[in-house]
Amino acid sequence: MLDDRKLAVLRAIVEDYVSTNEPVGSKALAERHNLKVSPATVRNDMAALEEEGYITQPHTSAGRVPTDKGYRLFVDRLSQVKPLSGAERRAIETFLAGAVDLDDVVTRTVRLLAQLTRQVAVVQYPTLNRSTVRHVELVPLNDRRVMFVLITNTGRVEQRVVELPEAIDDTRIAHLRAVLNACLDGCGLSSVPELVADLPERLAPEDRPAAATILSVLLETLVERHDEKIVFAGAANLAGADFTTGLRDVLEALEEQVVLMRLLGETTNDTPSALTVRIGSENPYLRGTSIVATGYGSGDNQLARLGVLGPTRMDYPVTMGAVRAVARYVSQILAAS
Amino acid sequence: MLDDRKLAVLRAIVEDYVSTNEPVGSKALAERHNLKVSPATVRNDMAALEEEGYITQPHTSAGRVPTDKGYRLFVDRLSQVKPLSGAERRAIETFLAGAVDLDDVVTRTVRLLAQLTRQVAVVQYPTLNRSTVRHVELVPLNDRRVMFVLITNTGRVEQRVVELPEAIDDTRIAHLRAVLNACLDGCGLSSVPELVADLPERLAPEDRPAAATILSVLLETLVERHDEKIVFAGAANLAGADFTTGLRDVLEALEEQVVLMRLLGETTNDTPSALTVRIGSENPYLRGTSIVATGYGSGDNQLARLGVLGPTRMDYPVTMGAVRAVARYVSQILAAS
DNA sequence: CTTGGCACTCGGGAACACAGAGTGCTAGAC
DNA sequence: GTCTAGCACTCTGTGTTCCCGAGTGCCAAG
Repeated sequence: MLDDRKLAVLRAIVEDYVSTNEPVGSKALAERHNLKVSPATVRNDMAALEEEGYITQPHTSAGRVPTDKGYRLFVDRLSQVKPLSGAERRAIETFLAGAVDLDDVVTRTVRLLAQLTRQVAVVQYPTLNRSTVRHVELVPLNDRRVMFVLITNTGRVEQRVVELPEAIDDTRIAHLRAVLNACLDGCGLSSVPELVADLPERLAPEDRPAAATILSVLLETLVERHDEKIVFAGAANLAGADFTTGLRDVLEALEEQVVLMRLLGETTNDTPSALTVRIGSENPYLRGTSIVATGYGSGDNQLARLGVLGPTRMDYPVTMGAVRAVARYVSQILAAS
Repeated sequence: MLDDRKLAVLRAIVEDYVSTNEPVGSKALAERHNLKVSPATVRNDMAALEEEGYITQPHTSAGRVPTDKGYRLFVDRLSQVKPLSGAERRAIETFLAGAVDLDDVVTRTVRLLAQLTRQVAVVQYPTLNRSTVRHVELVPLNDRRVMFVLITNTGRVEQRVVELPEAIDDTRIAHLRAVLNACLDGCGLSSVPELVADLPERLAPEDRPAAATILSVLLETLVERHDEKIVFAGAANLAGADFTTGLRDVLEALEEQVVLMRLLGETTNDTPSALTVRIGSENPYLRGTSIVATGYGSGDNQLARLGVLGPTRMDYPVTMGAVRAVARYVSQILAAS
């Protein structure tokens, strides 16, 4: 049904349309790419491609434009991820290397990716899921309040102020801290709930109410912050592009963590480090946009996802190259720290 | 030069233009507001106002539009800050009351303000400047690396990983921690540099290199993070409005911390809790936008600034009311925690 | 299967007219 | 002196028409 030449025509259409943003006609196609056939032949092929739903024409007697299905075929079979230039690689490396803490890594990453792709970049904070507890700290604020700080091996810090049910002095706080650390140090966050389940019973009776309160806050922190935080950058890059769905919708989605999360996609599939590309209507919300995303994290310990969001008419090979490269470098940085 | 009626005309022009987004003519003006004079009289007044530079006409034979100078006069003399409705007040209170930590307070505040004003809201994180040290924590990661955590009385937490020049064991870390805390606990951040100046000399010689490294990171943290962090929300509200300067420029400015900082204005003036309004060309960058901002913080301990950014054609009384109210509630929340 | 030719179809831009809103000015009324 | 009514004038925005050209689909010939 689709011989090699038809595929070549489709590829040419996608490439031309992406670079010119104008429907591409048979004549221009036959000229610019050396297809070695006449425009008429190209027209026949285009008619076939349109029949199959890979391309469409905005109005009669305009050139053709790829459909979502056309982009899909292009991404899956007709294109290769384009590696970055040496200069770009070095720029990434030096830019990310300057980060001082986890927040900084994430902020730099998202900006870098936005600048590199000239699209909107989205980065999910590393989830607590596979992290391990590095340290638990209890800081007495006054006799009824304690600040609870949880530090993980990924450099993430969570803090909460806990209101205690009754006054408690510093030595008992210190005792609690020691017990907590002895119990949790180095343990995976997902195993924390089991580990602390019987903790109050192992304490002196007078410490139990305070311990129970602190533990409930601890568990709450683990649940609530679970892969929730997402940041984006490069919204200015949206200004030029035109979306079928309004610009407003896109901006709203970007500020809605939940939607953004859904868009980035679940990392639970078999090969989380593979590039995911969702094109136009394949997206749950925001039909008019495409998303290129991938998991990142140190080694096989997959932590979270990052990617870019842009118009369906996007340079997929370049974008995929940038996303993949940035994900690798960030993973490297995180593994080192 | 400007009698009462001319001022009333100016006020009417601003109000009408803000609500309709169309140049307002003499006839409509005389009708809608009961000025009790004929359109011809209004026209004479408008001519005078234009002469003085308060209004202008986009083209001959279109209605008049306020100039920046016109808005300025309106804000300064012709309008009153509009208080919020009871329902709005309650909504603010309940929404902010649910915050669990400082991050959460800031995030909720910026979203609330964006929703309330239907503009872009901008909130600066409370500066470390007037905060005091609540606790310093050193967590050994391995024998050459320590995580350094600084907790302030405003609930802010700063952390850094420090590479030590030489291996150091846990007991020495604990000693350093105790010394640091004894030295700094409860002190204002601005006085930290003096307090730690001679600290290494008071330690055992073998601890000095490690201490010096940690202290340099501590000082660096204080300087770098100094009122740097700013967040915004409500970018989607820009989608409708049209700016003289492109939408792209506004979005770029929003992602540029430094520019945003300049726009929010310095809090160093005499009465930081007063509302600041910068209209159009009064802004350092971004000529086409207006900014309504104010300081917030607990009591006379001014912490940082927040505000909204929108088109010059903005409902100033309502916006100012919302900004003022939110600032007050946030201050209250921060004082309580 | 490919190619050249040809009639057909639209979209988009240029030219044009026109209605309507708004103004400035002048002369008269209070 | 101040306000009002009337009037001529000047625009912009819109709707209409027209035409060019790009691009197509189809057909017949190579």
